[in-house]
Amino acid sequence: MCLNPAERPDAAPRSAIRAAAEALFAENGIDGVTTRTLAERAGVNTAAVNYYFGSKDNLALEVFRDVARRSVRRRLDNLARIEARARAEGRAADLAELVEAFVDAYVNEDSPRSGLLLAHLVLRHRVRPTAWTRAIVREELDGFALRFIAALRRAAPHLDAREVHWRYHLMVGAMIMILSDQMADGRMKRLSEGLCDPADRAQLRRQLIGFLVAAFGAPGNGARPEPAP
Amino acid sequence: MCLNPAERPDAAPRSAIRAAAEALFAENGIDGVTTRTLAERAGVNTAAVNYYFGSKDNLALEVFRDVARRSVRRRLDNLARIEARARAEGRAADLAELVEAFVDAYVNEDSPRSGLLLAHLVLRHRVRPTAWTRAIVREELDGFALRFIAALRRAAPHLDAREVHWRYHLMVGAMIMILSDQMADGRMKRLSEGLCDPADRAQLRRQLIGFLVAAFGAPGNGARPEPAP
DNA sequence: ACATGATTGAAACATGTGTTTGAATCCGGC
DNA sequence: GCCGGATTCAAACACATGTTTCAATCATGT
Repeated sequence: MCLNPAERPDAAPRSAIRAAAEALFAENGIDGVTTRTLAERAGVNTAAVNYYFGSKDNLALEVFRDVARRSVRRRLDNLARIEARARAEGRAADLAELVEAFVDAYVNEDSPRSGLLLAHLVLRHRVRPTAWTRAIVREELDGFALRFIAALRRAAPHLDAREVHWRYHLMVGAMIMILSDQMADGRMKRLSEGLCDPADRAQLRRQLIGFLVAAFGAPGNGARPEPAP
Repeated sequence: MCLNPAERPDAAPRSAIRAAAEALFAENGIDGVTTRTLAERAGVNTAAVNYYFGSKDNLALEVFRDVARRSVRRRLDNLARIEARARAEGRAADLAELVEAFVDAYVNEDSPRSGLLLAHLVLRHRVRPTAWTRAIVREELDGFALRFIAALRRAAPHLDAREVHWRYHLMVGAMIMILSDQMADGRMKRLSEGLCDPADRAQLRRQLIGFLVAAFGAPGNGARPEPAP
């Protein structure tokens, strides 16, 4: 009756597989998860993954596309709220508000996994770009990035377009890497002898925001060549 | 006569393989290179890789350990020079000098590939930590990181140890990610419609340094909880 | 209760890829 | 000139892992 099981989001094994995939991808990365361990964790047969999702790549696409959408949605909401409030007060949104709105989608207590997953997606796309990572980046993330960069430009009139672009990407980089620190071997915690821990969300948030707001506040240097010292 | 070909750094095929590995790893990432394509590029038989290096992992270890050592060496030299000059002038090294010394090892015209390779190593360690990436990070990079953090602490007396640690890792993250942008699909160039290009080393250097120096210059907020808005 | 299509399960299949093999070849020293 | 180890080569091997098969089972509508 139902010809395509891939289009039945209500099927129980289907959501079991998705849940297991989300958990395992966050724990071990995409390449650290085999269809067999995935099926075992979901309590289904190995073939079920392909039966319900077509392929492992397709499953990853679906999981990560969802994560990307949730994150973008949350950041767009934050952005809209901030701009509405600023407009109501007859001013432009300021940098601190914007940076906080951006960071919030990665670092929030509600779904601590989604930040990790999103970070993993972006890193994975850098290390080993594939058709499905590229699709998510272009279809889900690029549009938001441009929208956010436009907001940043209004909030940072001391910078030209070029500089805002650079700093946006530097911001994303700093955030992704600090988030992914805990994915590997917890380098920061180890080097700081326990002083700094990215799993401490409040600390992470405070440090990130302080760092980034100051970085965006730096005066621009235009396209002029580096001045002699 | 020579029992272990793995310890003959002078053998011609050996260095051909190493050179090919360095080039291909920078172009396609470690996982994007098979022993077969590697051997083909080096003009040797497939078995030669294992004959001279034991295993692909061993080859990667050797290549990336070298890259890490070169980079650390260069940064330690920069650091020593800066601190000597500052001492001669009866002052402490300042943040701008230190940041520039750090960035320089990734972004220098002499060996444009080593920055890419180092970035790839770190990213790969985040996405898929393995014994050999961990070995390099711990044995080659951690010591330098602590040394550099100590220098930063002297240059930034307005920050406590915790904040310097955080910012060091945020700095590394921003740099690694901006460098790796060109490895994947050149996202920054695409989104900025050609305005920003990380392959433009002078621009990259200028933007990175401006961003990071300002970020380090931000006042610390201690360990106090976030002040109410 | 039956028929029919959806789902499950164990096993096999396909393939990419690191690695090893064993014979052939090269090369230096006696 | 020949011997022995070092090197090269094509081929085979090993094996992890994504995917497919096909029969067994389940569920549902009549």
